[in-house]
Amino acid sequence: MRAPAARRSYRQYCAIAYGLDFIGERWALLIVRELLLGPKRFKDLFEALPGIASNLLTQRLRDLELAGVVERAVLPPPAGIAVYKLTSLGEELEPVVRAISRWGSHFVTREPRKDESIPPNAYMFALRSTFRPEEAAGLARTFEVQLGERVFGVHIEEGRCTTWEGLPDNPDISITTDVRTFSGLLWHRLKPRQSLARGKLVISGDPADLDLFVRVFTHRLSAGPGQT
Amino acid sequence: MRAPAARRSYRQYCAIAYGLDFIGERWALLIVRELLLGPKRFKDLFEALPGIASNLLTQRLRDLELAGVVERAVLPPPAGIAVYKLTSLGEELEPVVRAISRWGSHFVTREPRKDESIPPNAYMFALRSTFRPEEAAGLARTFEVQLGERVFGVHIEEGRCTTWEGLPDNPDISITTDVRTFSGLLWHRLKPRQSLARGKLVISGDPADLDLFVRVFTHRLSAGPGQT
DNA sequence: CGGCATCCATTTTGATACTG
DNA sequence: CAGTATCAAAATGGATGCCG
Repeated sequence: MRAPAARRSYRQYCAIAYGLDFIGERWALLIVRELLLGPKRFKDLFEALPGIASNLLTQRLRDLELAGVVERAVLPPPAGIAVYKLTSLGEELEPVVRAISRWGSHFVTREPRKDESIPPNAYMFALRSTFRPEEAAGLARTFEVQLGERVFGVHIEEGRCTTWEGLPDNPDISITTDVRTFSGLLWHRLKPRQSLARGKLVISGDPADLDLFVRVFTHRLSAGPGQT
Repeated sequence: MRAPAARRSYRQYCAIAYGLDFIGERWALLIVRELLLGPKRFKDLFEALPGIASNLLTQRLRDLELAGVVERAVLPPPAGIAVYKLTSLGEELEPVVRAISRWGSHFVTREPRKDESIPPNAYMFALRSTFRPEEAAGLARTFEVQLGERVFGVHIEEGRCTTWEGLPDNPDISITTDVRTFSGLLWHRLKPRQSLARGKLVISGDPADLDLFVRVFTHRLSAGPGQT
């Protein structure tokens, strides 16, 4: 951690302005969104953020590193690769990203446009916000979600929900589909049993667990201006 | 409300990216911060945001208006002046601003620098986050806070807190001070009775209500990564 | 004045090419 | 793969001008 990005600070003695000095620059919070699902390599970040220039990604990662939000780490052998991960200060940005996600969901009112990318991580992260503890009361489940090439883990237990990118241990059910279908399920555009029947979605496990997943994670439409 | 600022969108089908398309541009959330305390004229906004160019403020207000976050209004006579105010969609940004404020408070660890402005609205807004309902249980109070030229109202009742810029009705106590002292009180750098004794702060009302104010609104240091 | 619009120097960004 | 280097386009900031 160090003084605000001297490059271009708002120069206001105010927690909001200070925060924005660090994570208000273009792309910064989308990088954080990606890292909230776990450590990522440069390449993964680059591909998850179509439109960013590689030099700009480099610069943002440097800025965030200097800010104490991100750090470089080397995964234990045999992986042994260098990755970027959030520090604990960076993890504390989760409420910020969730609040923006909740507000931004007002604008998710139509099908994706052709020129838009559909970032899987965004959906897996959104699950943390749309999770309804009351629907999952007393239940413990681990889900494996395969979206295209990528695998995610979702675990719910005791009214809590964690999500991450990577293989889960002993999932109760594995759900394989494409991001469009997955997004459709979460936004009420598609129904799980229909998608199953149409082959847009494949599961290994109990279909009732798929229904549970959708029930627990589907978006509340026209949600009020509450917290989170 | 309309499609994301076509000018420069992230083009991701994702609530976070959509949100940032609207309020991720430089200055946008600081404008929202100002308006969260009530309608403001162009001039008030311009003066509250030192460093912004007037044309850029114009453009941001246009963008926010097109986004459905801000609208122009004319105050009822005799004022009859044109102001900018938040729409209900704009009001819903309060959790976003609060989350950033909470995170950014990690960096408020020193005295203000000479080149920093100290925006009164930021502190009055912060009260909404630092408010501790448990300390105010069963109490109802209205405070008038005079910071330099500006007057603010703070009302607490039934575990709720509202703040605004402007004269409150029948305040229980009026607190007059400068922004530095006020900030010092909220951040534990100063004690209310000492500031009173030193003449940095003047009240009309019961000094016990000043103590109450500080107890109810003072910042929790090293707060965990909780919600809000 | 208040509320912008215009002009212009400086930064930032985006796109592409290149390197260890 | 993980970045640098380069360069054109766009955004920003500062000053100044206009107009009721």
